[in-house]
Amino acid sequence: MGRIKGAKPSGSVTSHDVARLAKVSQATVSRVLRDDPRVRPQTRERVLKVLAETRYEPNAAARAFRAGRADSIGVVVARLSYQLYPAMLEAIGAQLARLGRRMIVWDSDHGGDAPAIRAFRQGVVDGVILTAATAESEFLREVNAEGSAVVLLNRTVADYASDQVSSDNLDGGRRVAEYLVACGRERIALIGGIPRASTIRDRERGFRKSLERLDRELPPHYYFRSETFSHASGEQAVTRLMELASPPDAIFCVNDVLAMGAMDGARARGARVPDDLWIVGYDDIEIASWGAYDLTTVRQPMELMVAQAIDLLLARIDQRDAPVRHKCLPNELVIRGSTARQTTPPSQPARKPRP
Amino acid sequence: MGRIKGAKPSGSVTSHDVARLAKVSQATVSRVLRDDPRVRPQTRERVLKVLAETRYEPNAAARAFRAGRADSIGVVVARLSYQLYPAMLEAIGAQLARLGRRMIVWDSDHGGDAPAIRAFRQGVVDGVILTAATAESEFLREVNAEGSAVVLLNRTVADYASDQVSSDNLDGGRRVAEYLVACGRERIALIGGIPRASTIRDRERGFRKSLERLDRELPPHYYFRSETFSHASGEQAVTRLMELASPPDAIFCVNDVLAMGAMDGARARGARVPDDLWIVGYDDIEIASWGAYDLTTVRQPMELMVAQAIDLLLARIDQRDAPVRHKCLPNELVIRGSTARQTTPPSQPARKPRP
DNA sequence: GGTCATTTTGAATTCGTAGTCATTTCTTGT
DNA sequence: ACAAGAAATGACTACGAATTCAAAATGACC
Repeated sequence: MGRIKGAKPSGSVTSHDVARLAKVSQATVSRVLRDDPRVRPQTRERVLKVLAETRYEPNAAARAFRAGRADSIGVVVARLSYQLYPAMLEAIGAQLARLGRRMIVWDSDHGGDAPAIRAFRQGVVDGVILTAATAESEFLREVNAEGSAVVLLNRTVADYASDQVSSDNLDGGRRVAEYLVACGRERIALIGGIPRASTIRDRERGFRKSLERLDRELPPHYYFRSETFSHASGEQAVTRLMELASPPDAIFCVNDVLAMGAMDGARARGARVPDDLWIVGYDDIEIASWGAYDLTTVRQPMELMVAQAIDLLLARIDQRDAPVRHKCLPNELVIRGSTARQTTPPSQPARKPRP
Repeated sequence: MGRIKGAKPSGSVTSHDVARLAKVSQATVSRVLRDDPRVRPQTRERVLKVLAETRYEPNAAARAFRAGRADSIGVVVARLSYQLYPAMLEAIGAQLARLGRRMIVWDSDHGGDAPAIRAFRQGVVDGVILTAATAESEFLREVNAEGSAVVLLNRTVADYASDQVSSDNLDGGRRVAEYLVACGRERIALIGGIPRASTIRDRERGFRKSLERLDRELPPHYYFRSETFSHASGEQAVTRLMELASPPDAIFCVNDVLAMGAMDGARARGARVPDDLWIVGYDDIEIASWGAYDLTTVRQPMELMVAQAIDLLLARIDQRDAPVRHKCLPNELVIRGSTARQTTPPSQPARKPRP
């Protein structure tokens, strides 16, 4: 019981239906729904009763149409196979849900930014969080042209007029370099990646610059550029490095999966970590703490980054022409068993990188 | 240039604007947009030109309102930290994108099914894929009452009138049991979980039944019920099992993360895998193939399951009162280095489980 | 050149909600 | 008891796209 006879298929009860049943006008129903104080308690009561009985739900399309807002936020992600991104997505989803916003997700691996562009321009979403932007992104060009509500999360792209939130990847690279040198590592190698993403570029740059500042060199044969950021790629890279006449005694990998690949590859060739080889990753994905890897890595303040990104985005939705803001949050070096068996790690925060 | 003067903020060009500029009626613009053949090529040309110049995009809310469809599908996921689920989400997203549908994601860890219920009833989504349903789910009760467009993916809940797609978890459990027994394992243990999810329940049940059929026993002290399905939980479980006077020589873990935890825990206590202890997981998440674990596990036909789930859902959206369908797809045992160093594995498909 | 059929176009309408504005009902003070 | 003001309510409308139905334009044919 409690169902209304004659309701249209799929139970589409409208505010008019409710009004009729409660013997009030549709306007009054609308007022009750929106908690307008200008309704007599007695009337409100009656309407609420019918609302409950009919299990009325407002038509979202009509409401969005009328209000000009979708109450949805678009999120463009990439490579959900890399644990960092699901974690980020989870955080975004949780925080948006808390704010009463829905989350529409696009995977930039399947269609790039284009669907998100269109969705935004069609009003499907009120704003977009881009977690996978690169400088070549088509979306970013659009964004730059119009005054769209977009925030880049975990990416920075200079010259683009959108809000951006990232952690200090330059500084993260620096920390790793200083840590390895301070612990007496002699032959330090780097497994990097194609520099499309700003994160990767900055980590490498920060690492290199810091080595230079410490009068160390990163010889070309100690640098491997991975194409795919995959486990296999890390294995391949470490294999090359270990074939060298003088193999490295420490490797910084620009993300954790590369590091794990490198570790598995090194072990497969008989090397012990950390006795023979130190390995450092980046991101501190969940697996990094597991026994098999126990990986020293750099952790980004994910929840905070997400919170700030959402803050910026909602503010921009409210005010499209506000000045553009860039946020850059500090990282943390997490020292685990893949390094540091021989030397005591130095006190953490050395000096600031030059501005 | 190319921007239309006087257009409302955020470039909201309407079909009326386009009509005015192209000197046709709004109806004609609508016809061009929907590729109605009843437009003279010359007129169509003119309208298309203006559409391009104004960079018109239809208002999604108005369109959804009029059409009564949202062109969005809701997906309820849980525990994105477990790699299987991001992989599933990625597959769902890719396939939906190919079909021109958007994907709205809810995390059942933050709010359960309730937001998805409401979204469906408000017409925000045309249908919902539930990947994290349990028998206690509030949504399922709703679904059972109305004739909602919902499909359960990777879950089965008897007595509920919704379409369901899963793989044969009973049979997966059976395969593992038969494999371990055929390979001569003597003391076989099981690390299971709280039986809220049908998948876990079926894996355990299939495993137990198969052991019984082979005249083996699963003594209570060889069974550990994990609460959280976490790595730590696997470690804890294996620690208990290895403290036994007669520790097991093979452990089946109902998912891969438990198995990895068990493996790390076993190794931490000095056991070698597979020499001292075999470990089998379930799901074949990406990490399972990595060198550190090289885990024998059961693989589900994920892409296929997703495809079928979407098929069922779209069919149901078209026809709400069609008979309910349940699909159950076959699994595959993937044998890797965490087992099978000593014995040759038996020919794979033994016999079918009794119907 | 006129008639009829066909093609093409436009005016008007619909969808459900949330506003505006006008009207009715209630309350208060005298 | 009545007026004036306040409170509560209802009639009406807009939003943008798609559709219906009617009207206009075009084409074919004799």
